[in-house]
Amino acid sequence: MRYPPEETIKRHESILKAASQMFREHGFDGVSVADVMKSAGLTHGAFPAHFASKEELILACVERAMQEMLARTDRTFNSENAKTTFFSNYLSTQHRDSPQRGCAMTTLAPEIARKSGKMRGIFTENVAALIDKMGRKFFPRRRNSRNDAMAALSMLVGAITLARAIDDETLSREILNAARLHLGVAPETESPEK
Amino acid sequence: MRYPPEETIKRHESILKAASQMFREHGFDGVSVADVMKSAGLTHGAFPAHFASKEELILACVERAMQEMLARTDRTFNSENAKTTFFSNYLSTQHRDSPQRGCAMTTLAPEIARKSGKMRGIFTENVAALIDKMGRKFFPRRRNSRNDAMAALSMLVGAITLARAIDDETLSREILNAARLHLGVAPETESPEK
DNA sequence: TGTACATCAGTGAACGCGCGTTCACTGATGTAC
DNA sequence: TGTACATCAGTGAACGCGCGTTCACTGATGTAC
Repeated sequence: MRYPPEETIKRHESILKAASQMFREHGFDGVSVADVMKSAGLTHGAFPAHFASKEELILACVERAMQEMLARTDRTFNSENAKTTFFSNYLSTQHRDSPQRGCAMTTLAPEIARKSGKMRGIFTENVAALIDKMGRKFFPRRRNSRNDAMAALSMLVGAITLARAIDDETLSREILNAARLHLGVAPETESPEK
Repeated sequence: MRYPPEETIKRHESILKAASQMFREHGFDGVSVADVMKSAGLTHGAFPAHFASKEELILACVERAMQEMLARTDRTFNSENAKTTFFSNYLSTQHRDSPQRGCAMTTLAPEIARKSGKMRGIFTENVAALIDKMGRKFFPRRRNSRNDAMAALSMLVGAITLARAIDDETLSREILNAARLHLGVAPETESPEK
């Protein structure tokens, strides 16, 4: 039957949100369209009314997740605090343990690298924007702030990637703290304030 | 029919080699058992004679690829050269463009993070060994050489991950060169000597 | 050294299963007059 | 304002397809005597 348009928009939103989280947690191939629709409280048959294909859904999710990421660099205004806060949040055990709410670059970049044109284009645009923003906000006084931003971003992505794959809590924390140290952020305390 | 044992060993080896390369290029889900067997010059029906399951094959591939990685740190003896050579090779466009022969951490870590116990255990052991080796060989005079090794490894993995997913050759090279700069390696020349 | 039999890596057909996608159908909402 | 009809997001069954795995069968190799 037909539904009021605001209901439809709301459901479209909740499909996108569920998919965005599930893809980050389980990868593109680890989540079926039926899984996503079920998680959004619907059946798989309603899917084509919202997205043309799974590929289109993935595209929308990557774009959304990357823009969430960009938005996070705006949380704090003071330049020095902004950097420390951003790096500290990124290199936290909380971020490591919550891929579904975390950075899409870490969880999905290798899969995106294997996808074709359009997907990589959207990813590229957003990474470029993030590097620009990080350079301007986090390293405003440096000669080549872009270089600093790119090196820092690489370390963030690599550290979380390794920390997540590793099975040893001590080594995993050591890696996060090594990256924190090199980026000028204090080590994470054993029991965070919460 | 039955085959001479040395033939069987040779074929087992070529299955493993083909799989190891294909998984790195296309991911675990992007390669079927039939694909691997075909690439090794056999039909899929012969698979169970070599590996109990696809999961077991993946396990063997991860172990093999990680140990290749470890072996690469041994190529040069002089400590300073070893570090520069290793970092330079890792952060090269050649490595970026050859995932099938490259570092398994970059291509497979996010997928490994989603796998269960045994797989992550093997990965962890090998990453730990790599960090130890890098610390001892590459940063022998530093106070906390483990930290340096972990931070450097994070940057290597993150830089290649991003450089591969990005669709823009200029930005991709910029990222590799930013990481090179921060690790004390000269930028890659436009047209390498070959 | 021969002979009879067991072994086992191959082949190719077949298995069940989950996937993305399609489709006939439903019925409240929106639109035309 | 009412009435007739079009619209379209839902449901659940069904589609073809590729996957990992299994299996009857083959025949050269290895083993027992």
